[in-house]
Amino acid sequence: MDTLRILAIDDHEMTMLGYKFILENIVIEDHEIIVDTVTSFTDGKKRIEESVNYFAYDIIFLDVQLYPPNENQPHSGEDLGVLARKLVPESKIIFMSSFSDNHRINSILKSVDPEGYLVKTDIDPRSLEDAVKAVMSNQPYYSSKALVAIRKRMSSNIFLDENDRKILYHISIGTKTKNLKDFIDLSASSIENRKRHLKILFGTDKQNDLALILAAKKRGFI
Amino acid sequence: MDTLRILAIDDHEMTMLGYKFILENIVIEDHEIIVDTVTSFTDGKKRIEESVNYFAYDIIFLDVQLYPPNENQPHSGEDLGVLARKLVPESKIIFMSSFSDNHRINSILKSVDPEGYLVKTDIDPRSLEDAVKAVMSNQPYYSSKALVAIRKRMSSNIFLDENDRKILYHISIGTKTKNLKDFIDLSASSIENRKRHLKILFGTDKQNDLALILAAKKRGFI
DNA sequence: TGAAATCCATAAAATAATTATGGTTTTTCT
DNA sequence: AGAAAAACCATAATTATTTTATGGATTTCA
Repeated sequence: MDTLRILAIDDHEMTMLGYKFILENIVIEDHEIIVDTVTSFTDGKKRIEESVNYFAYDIIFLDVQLYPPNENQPHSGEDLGVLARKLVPESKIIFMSSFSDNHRINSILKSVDPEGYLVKTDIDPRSLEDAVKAVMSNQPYYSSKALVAIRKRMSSNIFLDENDRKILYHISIGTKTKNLKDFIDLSASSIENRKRHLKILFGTDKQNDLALILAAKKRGFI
Repeated sequence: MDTLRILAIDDHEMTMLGYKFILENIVIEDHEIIVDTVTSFTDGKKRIEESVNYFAYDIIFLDVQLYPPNENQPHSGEDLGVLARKLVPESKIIFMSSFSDNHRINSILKSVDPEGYLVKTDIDPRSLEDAVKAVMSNQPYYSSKALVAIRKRMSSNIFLDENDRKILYHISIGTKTKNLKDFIDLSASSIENRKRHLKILFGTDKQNDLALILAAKKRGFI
């Protein structure tokens, strides 16, 4: 009788309980499943760090957005993912995010390369069980909304470097063009050029920024 | 009682029969499933073209390699896929390939962007049924070996253009460096430069070509 | 309307890629 | 082992691309 140890990190107490209940009731032959739950970034960090000296979790479930108490800007589960990868590479990582934010998914698939990615609206007992069973047999598992985002990216032959992505991201959150140079290590002129170039790439030349952002979103880049 | 029409194109008579049997026995509420099978590139092409004027298939299953009778070089299912996309965009396309040839998968995901991709060793009644049900509810379906290839690509931040890919491909099939210029529209000198550059990208500088190819394969580029 | 922001065109400067050439090292084959 | 072939490396001229600054035209919006 083996033990399957799962760590789940999500800042919503209630959803956490739900996950714990479902996960612990998954039946895997000859396996007992133990789920440790943690509801904050700092606790999660601590648990992961401790696990290095003690035992590596088989699976770590990670919420993408973690609001630390008394602060209003979320700590990112992505950072925890990167940390976990470094400290306990043998643990499988499964991300959960509330919406299918393409930019986030793409970024996490690059920075952490998790074994699983679940968009929360896709999560139900069945998909959780499938995810656990898949990653435990060394297969990746992506929920269907995550797959849609992945498909968009794979079918595109537009390549954007870090600067292009930053430009798109900042425009999408409303940063003004003239302030873009404060976030991106390029001259205002270059940024303009790149913007123009991006509009051509996405087929929205001679149109405004909104059109560009919509096209980029549609193609899964934001 | 609706009808779900499936066209399956595979040049192996026997596997074709197996698919037909399995597919026709899938139970979808209030649906009758009809599977037309075709065992050659030319017949497949004909069927797709005819379907334009008659009715669009709901799903087209496509084998990647189709050996036309009396010829020894295979016609590519990829071409059929591109054709089908153009002629009958409303038909869902599911590819089947015998091995997880990363280069092929990547290429097809770009050129056809199929709703499904199955590596043959992953195929069984269950996965076929899952694939059909997924694509019919507008969700992409990739079998686990296909997902492994996709994951590799998504987690990499190496970008290779067409020439780089051609170079890698030709080296991998044994083309000599000095002959590369016959296949790639670049000077021998540039090809050398790119090769050197590729080796640096893949962390195999100062090593031989085999090391480069292995690294590129490992990362899903070939 | 008038100020702010964006968009556009041009040209110089900087950077990167391509190409040709010639030499060195490694591999291959007999 | 030894010669021929192929692969590898370094250099420099050419070409292409990107960055940057500047100044003016156009759009936005309060």
